[in-house]
Amino acid sequence: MVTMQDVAVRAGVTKQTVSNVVTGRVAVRPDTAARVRAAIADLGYKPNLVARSLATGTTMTMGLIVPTVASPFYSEIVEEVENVLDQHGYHLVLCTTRADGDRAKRQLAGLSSRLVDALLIAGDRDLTDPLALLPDPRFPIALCAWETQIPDSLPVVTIDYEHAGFLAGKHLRSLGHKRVAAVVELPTHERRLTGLRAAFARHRLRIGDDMVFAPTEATPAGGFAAARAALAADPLLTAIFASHDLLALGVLEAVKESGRSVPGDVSVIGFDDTAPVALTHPALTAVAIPAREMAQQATSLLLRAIVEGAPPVNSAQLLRTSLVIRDSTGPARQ
Amino acid sequence: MVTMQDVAVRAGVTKQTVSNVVTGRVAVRPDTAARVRAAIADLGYKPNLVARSLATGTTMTMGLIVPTVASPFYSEIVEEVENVLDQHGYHLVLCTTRADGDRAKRQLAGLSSRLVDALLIAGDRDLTDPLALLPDPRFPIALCAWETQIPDSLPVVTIDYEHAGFLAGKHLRSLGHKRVAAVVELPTHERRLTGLRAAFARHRLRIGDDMVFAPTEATPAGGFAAARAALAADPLLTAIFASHDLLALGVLEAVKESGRSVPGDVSVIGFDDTAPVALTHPALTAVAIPAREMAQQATSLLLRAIVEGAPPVNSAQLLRTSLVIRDSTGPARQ
DNA sequence: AAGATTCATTTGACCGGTAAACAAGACCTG
DNA sequence: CAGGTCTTGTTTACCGGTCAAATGAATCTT
Repeated sequence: MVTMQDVAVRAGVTKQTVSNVVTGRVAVRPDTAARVRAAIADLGYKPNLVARSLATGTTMTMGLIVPTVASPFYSEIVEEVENVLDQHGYHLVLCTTRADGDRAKRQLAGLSSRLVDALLIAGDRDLTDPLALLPDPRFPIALCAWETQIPDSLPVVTIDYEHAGFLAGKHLRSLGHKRVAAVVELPTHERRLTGLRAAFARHRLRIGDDMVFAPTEATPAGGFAAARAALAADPLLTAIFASHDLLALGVLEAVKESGRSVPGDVSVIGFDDTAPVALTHPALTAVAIPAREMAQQATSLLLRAIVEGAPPVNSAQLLRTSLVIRDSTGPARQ
Repeated sequence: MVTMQDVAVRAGVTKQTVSNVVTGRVAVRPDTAARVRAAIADLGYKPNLVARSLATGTTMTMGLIVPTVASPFYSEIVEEVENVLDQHGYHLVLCTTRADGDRAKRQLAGLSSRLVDALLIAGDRDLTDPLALLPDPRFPIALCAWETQIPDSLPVVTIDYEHAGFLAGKHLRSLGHKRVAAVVELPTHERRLTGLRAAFARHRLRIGDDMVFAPTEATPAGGFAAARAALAADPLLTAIFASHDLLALGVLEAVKESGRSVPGDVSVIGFDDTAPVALTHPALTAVAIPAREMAQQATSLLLRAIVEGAPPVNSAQLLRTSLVIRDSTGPARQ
């Protein structure tokens, strides 16, 4: 590996002068700079980022922890984070936890050892406890798309999940639905369910626990099986709420497979509004979660915290959610 | 930040002894080790990985460059790479290029500056040129899911894309299809098309350029539009080949929207066989690409190269592809 | 009991940069 | 022309670890 010293010798200057040319932090006389640049080109010198990191105490790298990237929701978040980082010359260290608490803990420990300048944790309940283990309170961390109780002392960019669930319920209620089932990943999506129930409670309607179905896996297949169980439990139900899009895809199929039409016989409403759901048949109505926006804001927040040297302000920032009404919901069959 | 020196003072030993305890490389007397460990716990010491990297010349980090993560194919690759890395205590630096050559070049430059110990590049044609710029020929790089001409001098784990396309064509031919259209992302998926055509050529059938439709975007929406165009161009076609799953999803919808049935009127065959396509209606027949396996092998290959200190052997490793026949293909309508 | 081994710890150099204080000459300025 | 300011580049120290060789004490030989 060719080092700065090699370049310096070749250009007949000191290491430091080379450093000045490379970083541009200190002025260097044009002809000297040219000599140095020539030497750099000749030798094919590339600064060693690790050495620079050690000297400056900053790695130009941010860590991101997500439960998985194999879901449209989180892959959108990853993309957006990487986008923002790239614009600022930062690199991304990605960790996925796969609903494995130990793994999550390990990741956290690894990243906090000054390998990254900041850490963004997206929607992973497994990490609530380990967060307390963090040695340095000044280390910038932020949470994104956080759903369960928000640890105070950490900034969060998320939405009001309960309200989002409420929006879904309100929509179904306004269409006259009374007998509905909910396919909900529990306990992760508890709040979405609470919101849904609240909307029905306003009209003195209850969604009993017997009409809540937890899928065995967070995939369309899981949603499919859960919806089938729901239809068996109450053949007369007129709507099914799915606590996230992937489940909704399966629900849609299960309803159709049972010979019922969507939305004629049964309305289906999803949650997240990721890209693929606009293309189902019928197109899925869903509560839209601004995933990219959340990711972008959380990332910017951390970048700001890094340059300012201060830990990010401990604030919860709630983004707006909205309902995207497409073709999978309609008036309740009488 | 508490350093090794701080721990050393507290435990009444030298920095080096602390290092020995932490790394376990050199034996330390049990009671001293205990004292050191106590000091570590008291002070909450965490080794500075950057400093360690500088000293050892190894970062325990691997770079991965993919075109995007917002596609089931690449997100599977990312997941699998991260899996393998995690098992070996490595971290993942993720870069996405978004079909942006400049960005790709920038990423490559950044990563090659000793920030990562090895680099895995998955299916990105934009990076063929910049690869030549790499300063150190001993730097471990491998390609994965590489489709276009394979740069010699670099190890590759991929499949025979032409053969995979051939499998699709053979299947359609065996079902009696003669008039077919291809929805192909070009020039990226040129080889898949070549293989498809080869299968038809065996029976003296040609798929003319007028029956090849390039989508404007690599999404279901793109596939939808392209398939619609195909059906307009030849209303009597009996099968459509899609060069990747996302397109196939759109193709499926377009065919159904036109009032035709799948596979009764038109067969649809996809490419990649990512998780979501097993759940379409009808379930999609597709050429299966072993994405996870490719990722796993390529990653292992690089990890081996790192520990052996030698650049990975320059070998092209071709994994087997297979056809997964589901319900979207059937005998050609007469 | 003196020399040879072993084990545990320490010493000093080094990884490849950056930061800040410092020196030397050119340029003002009164 | 003495003294101060600007430029430009050099010196010295440091970031926080690891490595290999050196030291010292304890144990084993014979």
